[in-house]
Amino acid sequence: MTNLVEKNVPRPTKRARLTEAAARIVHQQGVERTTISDIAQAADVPVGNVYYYFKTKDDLVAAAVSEQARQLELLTGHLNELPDPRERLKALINQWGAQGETAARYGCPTGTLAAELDKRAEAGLDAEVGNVIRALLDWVAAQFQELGVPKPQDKAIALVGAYQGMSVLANALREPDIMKRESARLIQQLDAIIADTR
Amino acid sequence: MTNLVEKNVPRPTKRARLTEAAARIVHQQGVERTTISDIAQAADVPVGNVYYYFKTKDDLVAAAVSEQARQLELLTGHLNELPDPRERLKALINQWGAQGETAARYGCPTGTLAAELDKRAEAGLDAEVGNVIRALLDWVAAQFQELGVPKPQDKAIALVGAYQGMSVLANALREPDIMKRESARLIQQLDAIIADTR
DNA sequence: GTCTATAATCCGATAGAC
DNA sequence: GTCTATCGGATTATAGAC
Repeated sequence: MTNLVEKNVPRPTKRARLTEAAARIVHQQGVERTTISDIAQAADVPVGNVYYYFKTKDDLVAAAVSEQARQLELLTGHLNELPDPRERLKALINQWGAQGETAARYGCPTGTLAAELDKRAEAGLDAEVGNVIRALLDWVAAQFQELGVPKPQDKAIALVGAYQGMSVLANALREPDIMKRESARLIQQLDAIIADTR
Repeated sequence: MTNLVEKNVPRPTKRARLTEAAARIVHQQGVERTTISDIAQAADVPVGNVYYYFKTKDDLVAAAVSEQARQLELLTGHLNELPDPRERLKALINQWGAQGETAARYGCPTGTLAAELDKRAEAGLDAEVGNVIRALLDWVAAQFQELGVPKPQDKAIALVGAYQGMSVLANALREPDIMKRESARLIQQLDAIIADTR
């Protein structure tokens, strides 16, 4: 992870704009089809100037990954304010259902990025996306743990896996409804699991 | 779909080799990172000669998609020889578990290809991969239907979705075990669904 | 039908003026 | 710090000899 802020030097706005644009455009177009110029345009930064903030294209992709990590932390931080882990999980699933249109068009941001980076021979970036997914899995497992559900980690894999799977199908078939129907089913399944442990 | 075989003209071996190589290399490297030269080398065909068989790179990608459709037909054709739809579904799931190493390294061939093609602006190829996934969904739904399970299409989406999801996770985390554990769980779940309807 | 040489293009990256 | 002009490499595609 790069050191973004030196002592007493305010974080430049352009870097933040480029990071946000990188995450958005890469989600929509994929890593390989996205050019530096695409991201520069979206961030309203002159093309050549990008290299002042990011030495290589891979640095920009790394920024997109860390942006996803940041957004996940924001989400879980928000969910943690709910008192009941059961409500936290339901809110997460509802969030997935609400993102249906985007997922049907471009897939899950993290899942599709991981799929693309994992096809590279060089290691590095793929591991970082893996960590984002692992963070989500760990958070979900912690909720199951708190609920006293047996095998919380396996339950987390099943739940997050179901989300990734419905994203792939909704995307491949271009059917946003799949996200809604499947997330409704996941909530029912969640209730069944919890009822089972009591 | 291109007309591969004209009357009395035997199918050239090179085209078949290129098609197979396209499917394999694209699965491993992704569409964008795969060059014509990569495929030509893998098929042992001189680079410039490729254009005699496929006018553009997209034609080669289309060939990779149709190769996947062909392999799916081979698989379901084989599974259809089993008398019991329950056994057919179990054999399918076991097949998924057996592919664990490959899925952990490169993801599901169809799922990752769909994710990549769906990020393109132009329509065409993405719809064709969508049809491959739809064919799998339809076959699975037909098995559930034959078993008298309620809402067979929803059950098919849940099952195929679970497979896509576990492929994404196994790939992102580089853990082949996920494929084995999850496919074992899916078989248990299948038994529960069938027991439920009797 | 097969293959080589090369044209045309695109894109990541740099040099250097301001 | 900001921006323009441009280089160099990679890759798709074609022209044309065999």
